[in-house]
Amino acid sequence: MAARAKYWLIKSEPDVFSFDDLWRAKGKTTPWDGVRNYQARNFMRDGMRVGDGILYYHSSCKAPGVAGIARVASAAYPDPTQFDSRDAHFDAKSEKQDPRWYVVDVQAVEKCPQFVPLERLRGEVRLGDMLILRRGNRLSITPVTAGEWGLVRGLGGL
DNA sequence: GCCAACGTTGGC
DNA sequence: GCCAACGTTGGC
Repeated sequence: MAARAKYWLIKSEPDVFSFDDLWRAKGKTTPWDGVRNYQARNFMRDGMRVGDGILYYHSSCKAPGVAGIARVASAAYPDPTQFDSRDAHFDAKSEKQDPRWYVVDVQAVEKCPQFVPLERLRGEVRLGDMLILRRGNRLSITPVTAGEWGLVRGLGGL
């Protein structure tokens, strides 16, 4: 049986919520809400454990890349936004007794002294298998191997 | 703004 | 269960 992933990469649009936004909340935790993809949900609900490492990646922006390190700060719990009809992530088909969507809380740990641009990730041969680098990948949460974790941290100056 | 890739929806 | 249509993502 494959070992459980202990490292993850999460994507965020920095215009919406950047690593610096998370960094400023240091000490506090932030619910990673609004995820509406079943595969990503399964990673949160069934894979993530408190203390797991997170590469915080900026996507859909001028400078895509890894900006910092975060950690999983809670077990998965039902995403409250799915039940809020005024919220953009409201899901009328989700029932409280059987919630469809989950969140985990995340917390900033380290800011990369050097931002790691996507281009730099692509330039590293040993990161060739990283899911984020695969053509057409759109998953907002992906598992990362221990090797990839160490390499990316190194590229970020950590 | 473009467009390829992908997930979801809904008709049948 | 199939699959075309549609909406979204995300790099460029």
